[in-house]
Parts: sequence; C-alpha cells; structure tokens
Amino acid sequence: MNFTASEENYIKAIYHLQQSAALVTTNELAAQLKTKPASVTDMLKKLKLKDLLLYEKYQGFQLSNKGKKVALGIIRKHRLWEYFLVNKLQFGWDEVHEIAEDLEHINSKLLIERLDAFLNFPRFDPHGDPIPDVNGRMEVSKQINLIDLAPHQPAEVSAVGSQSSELLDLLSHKNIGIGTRLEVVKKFIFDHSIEIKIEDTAPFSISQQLAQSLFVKPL
Amino acid sequence: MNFTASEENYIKAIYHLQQSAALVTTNELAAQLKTKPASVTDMLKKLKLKDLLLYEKYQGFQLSNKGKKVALGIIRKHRLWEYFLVNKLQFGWDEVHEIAEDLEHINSKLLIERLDAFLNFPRFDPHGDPIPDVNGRMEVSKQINLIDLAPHQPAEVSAVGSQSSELLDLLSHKNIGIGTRLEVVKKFIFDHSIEIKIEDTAPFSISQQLAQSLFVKPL
DNA sequence: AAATTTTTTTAGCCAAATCTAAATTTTTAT
DNA sequence: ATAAAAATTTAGATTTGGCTAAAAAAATTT
Repeated sequence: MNFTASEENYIKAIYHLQQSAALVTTNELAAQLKTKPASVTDMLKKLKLKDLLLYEKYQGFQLSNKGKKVALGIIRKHRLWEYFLVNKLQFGWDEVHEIAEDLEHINSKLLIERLDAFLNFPRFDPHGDPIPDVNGRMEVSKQINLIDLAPHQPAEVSAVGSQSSELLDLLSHKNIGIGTRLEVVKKFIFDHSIEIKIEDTAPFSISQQLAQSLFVKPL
Repeated sequence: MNFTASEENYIKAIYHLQQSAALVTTNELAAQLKTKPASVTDMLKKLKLKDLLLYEKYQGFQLSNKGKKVALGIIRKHRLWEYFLVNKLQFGWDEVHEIAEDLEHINSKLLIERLDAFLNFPRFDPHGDPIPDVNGRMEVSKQINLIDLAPHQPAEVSAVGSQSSELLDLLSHKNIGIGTRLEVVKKFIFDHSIEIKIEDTAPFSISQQLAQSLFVKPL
C-alpha cells in the first residue's frame, strides 16, 4: 500500500509524539504540523479508515501496529537519506533535514535497499538517531553526538557516523575507537573545533567534522 | 520560482515534443502525458499565466525562453539522478526511469550541485543523453539515427529514443544496449526493416520502428 | 453541580488537478 | 463553399488537503 506525502507526514508526526505520551491529541498534532485542528480531524478519519490509526472521536489516538510499521519505514528512508547527504554529498548535519523531508516520500523499496547497501548498512544517522532496518527494528541507545557532550562529562565512544576509510584512517591515527573513554575539555566557537582528553593522555583538538562523526554514551 | 510536480511534467513533455516540431498540439501532449485534452487545456492556461508558455487558443503552443530554461533544469535533475542510480546504486539502465521521474521533482539547487560534483560532473546519462550543465547548456553529440547509418559502417549504440518499458524489453531480448557495437548489413526497401550484425554474432533483422528508436555514433 | 473554558468535531468553502459531456473552432473532404 | 470530421476549449463535477466559523463534547473552575 502506498500513501500520499501528506499522510506520511501525519503518520511520522504521530509516531514521534507518541514516544512521549501513549495517546496523542488533536491540538498537539496540529501544532506539530503547523496546521489547524480541523484539518487534523479530517486526516485522522482517513488514517483510521486505512487501519493505520486507533481513534475514537474526542478520545485521543495512537498508531495501530500497521501504522507503526509504516512510520518506521518512513523514518528509515529519512535517516538513510540524511546519512547519504552528510557522508556522500558533504552536507553539514544541520543542513539536511529539509531535503530529507522531501526525499523520504520517494516510494521505491528497491531504491532504499540499494541505497542502504551503498551506504554500507549504517545503523545511526548523522544526528546519532538509530536507523530502522528493513524489518523496522533499530538499536535503542542513549548515545549522543560528541558535539553535544557537556564539557568535563566523562563518556565512552559508542559508534562512528560512517565507515568511510578516510574517517577510520583518521580515527586510528588519533587512537580513537569504540570504547575509548574521553571527555570534552573546551569548545571553541571560532571554528567549532573541540578539545578532548582521552584518559591518561594529553588533551588535543579535533575538528567539528570529526566530532560530528563520533557518538558517545555519557558514563 | 518553484513549480508543482504536475507543472514540471507538462513542461518537460512539451520540451521533448517541440524537439520534433516547433509547435505542439493539445492532443499530442494529452497522449504523451496519458491524460485528456481538456486537462491539458487547463494546464496550458496556468503555464501561460506564469510566462512559461507561448500559447494562443486553438493555435498550438511552445515553451517561452523562461519555460525552456525550466525544462532544462528538470532534465538536468532527471539525468543526474539516472546516472546516480546506475553508476552508484547498481541499477540497470532500463530500471531507472520511473524512480528518476520522482526524484527529478525534489527542489534543492544545492542538492543537485552537490550530486553533480559527487558524480564528477558527468556529461551523458546512462541512456546516452547529454546532461545539461548548471546554465542549461549540454553537448550536442554527433549521434545519428540507426536508420541513417550507412551499410557496413561500424558504429556504437549511444542512445535510445524513448524510455518506454516496451522498447527496453525488446532491446534486452535482442541484447542491444548503450555501447553495443554493430553495423548495418542491408536495408530492405519493402518494409524498411534493416539487417544488422552485432560484433561476433549472427546478423538479424530489426523493424523500421525499432531502428528509428536507436541512435549510434559511427566509429 | 453549574458555569465557563478548552478541545475537538462538523459544516461549508477554496484551490489544484483531474475527469466527462457539451460547445466551439479549425481542418478536411465532398 | 459547405458539410462533416477532428481538434480544442468550456462548463460543471470530483478528489485531496487545507481553511474558517460554528457546534458539540470534555475538562476545569467556581
């Protein structure tokens, strides 16, 4: 079954909203989608008809299992495209959201499978969010981007943003790998570089680009 | 200025049709887009209002200079995506048209510039068609229609006349693709069929219709 | 427990892009 | 040069997704 871009946007937004509360409300969703409550009600009826939504009027709503599956498929597409834009087309991780919003609505199972393979089956997008696999499963991890780690908060490297040989080369030269413990000493506004300190070694600086490719779990 | 996917499809179709005849007609365009003449008339009015089209009712129409520029931008996007799908995602050249039809409507100047750079500024798409550059300029290749190729002149298939699945199906059954080397053995007046010989294989005949859909570069 | 406020839904409209059926213009054939 | 045929346009409907304004239901206050 295929869905319109509008339906997909509703499904995705409901999915995200129900992460914080089981039931989503009409006003909440209208605010999220920058539309009016009346428009939301209209769409809810359509989604219910297609068995994507559990909804009784005035009672709030949530995605059905089918709806959740669809949501994960859209999120998968979105995050794979973001990964592509950052790691292949050299976009900054903060520039890709809008473009991925459009790309995620392209409907081709084969395209996404081939893209996934081309990117080497990445498990996290450039923001550190996990990418669902073909079956909608994804890693649950509290990792954050190194660039968002608070200074002096000890943490452990838990993932790298890509498997490119260029990145891996740089990481091995700097002696950074999965499990490396480090903390941020200082962040520099000028070039967004950050100084980090790996346990028992002298602090050194890394570029913004490198920091964005590293994910850590606070300890 | 941005356009809807539907407007873009009309503009692109008009562009292609006016390659063979200066003025395009309503019925022609309706057939091309698999829609009805009445729908075409409606859209023509919109395109005229946006100064993309030179159109007086009942008199046929053609793209304005502005319209041509827009068309070349869409064609550029389409062909770059086709190149990406074939050369990066391992699609066959006969599988990519539909997906590129969707991707071409993604609106981001920056995305296309980055994609172009990532692909190393290719000048021809996988079907042998030239890719317009940022300014809408493209190479005019010296390819000729197979029907005009002199007997016993070795040549290489460089493009196909359409992307219809019927044509692509026929070509793959006959083992003809971009890059295939062949020569014309004999032309038959009676039905305008021609006998061709692909390097190291037995000669066989193809219809006039098929020959007209193949473009070659003499070697 | 009523009254008020907030939330949600309904009713009725609009715009884009399509369609069918009917009308009009152009072209072709007698 | 007219009549018939073909092509094109107009008129009016439909679908999708959105809107505003008003009605209805639920939640909150007094």
